[in-house]
Amino acid sequence: MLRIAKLTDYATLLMVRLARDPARSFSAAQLADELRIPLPTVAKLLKRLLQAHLLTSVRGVGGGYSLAHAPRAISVAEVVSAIEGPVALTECARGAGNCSLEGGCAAGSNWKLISRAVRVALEAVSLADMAMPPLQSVHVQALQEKKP
Amino acid sequence: MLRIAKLTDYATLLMVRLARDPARSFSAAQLADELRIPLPTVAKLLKRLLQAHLLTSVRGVGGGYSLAHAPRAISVAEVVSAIEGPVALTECARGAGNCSLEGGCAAGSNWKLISRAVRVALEAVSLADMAMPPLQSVHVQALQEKKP
DNA sequence: ATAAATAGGACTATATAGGTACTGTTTAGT
DNA sequence: ACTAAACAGTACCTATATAGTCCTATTTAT
Ligand code: FES
Ligand code: FES
Repeated sequence: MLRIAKLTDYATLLMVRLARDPARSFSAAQLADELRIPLPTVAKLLKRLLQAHLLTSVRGVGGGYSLAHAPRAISVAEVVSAIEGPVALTECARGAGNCSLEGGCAAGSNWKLISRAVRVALEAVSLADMAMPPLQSVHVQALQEKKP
Repeated sequence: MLRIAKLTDYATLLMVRLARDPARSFSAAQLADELRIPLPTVAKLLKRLLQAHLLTSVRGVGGGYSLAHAPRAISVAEVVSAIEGPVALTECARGAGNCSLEGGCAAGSNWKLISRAVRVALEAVSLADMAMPPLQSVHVQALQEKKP
């Protein structure tokens, strides 16, 4: 399905929560408890987000996670990429040799462009936007009125 | 992953092929042979596309499939929807009760807007566009230059 | 009558996502 | 120094949904 993974959904919830208090530091247990997500899953996701350099961590007693950048500076696209890899709608849009029939296929290059459009849509929304619904970002507004 | 299903990829290939000769009628076997896709899979996809009213069929000897509308009038979004259901990035963006934590979640309504943006991006590209690479559609052009 | 072709559905095998567990490392407090 | 809190890394299992196949019925030109 053309749908983000459930884990990605969770990850954005985590990031949005952190974005509400960018100064504070949260432990994995705190977040799991507050958002009602199983702790092991939360821990796993936080690790992946850390490796993507979207979070900073402090170890030991009293440690925890916090955002690596300002909420405004982190896009939804980055969160999605961190969890499920680069946004590419088709196999062939990501690299060579992935798609079965690269030779005889006319649609390949077009899928690349469509993927880019989707990526841009996700890049246009920041965590700061997500933290305060309903979303009023001008970027997204613009994306709405594309249909003639 | 934020990726269309492989079957959807195949389906677009089929539709693009049909779009090149909108007048002609193709049998499932012809398409399978020409595109190098297993026949049973092709047959299955064509059935689904038919049920979505994107194709018309003629049974019996000499029968086959052809587009139900002009290539310009069928969007990629319609093909995607026919194969894998409506475009909704999150569970909750589709209907109520699907997402685990609708109550305490702030991001829900924003995901709906993002889904819409993606949907619009897919609606902006027609089969006629896909049939002639590289894609020069003004709609897609516009979607490219969203990033400031 | 026969063969070509679609219509519809049921079934299985497999890849992937989702979730869990275990072990190691760092650090604050006592 | 010792202990407990918390992150770091890895490896593994399981449930689910995708991809793919098969079978049977119906329609129609020759
Ligand atoms: S090369 Fe991948 S769909 Fe055409
Ligand atoms: S309600 Fe589904 S992600 Fe928030």
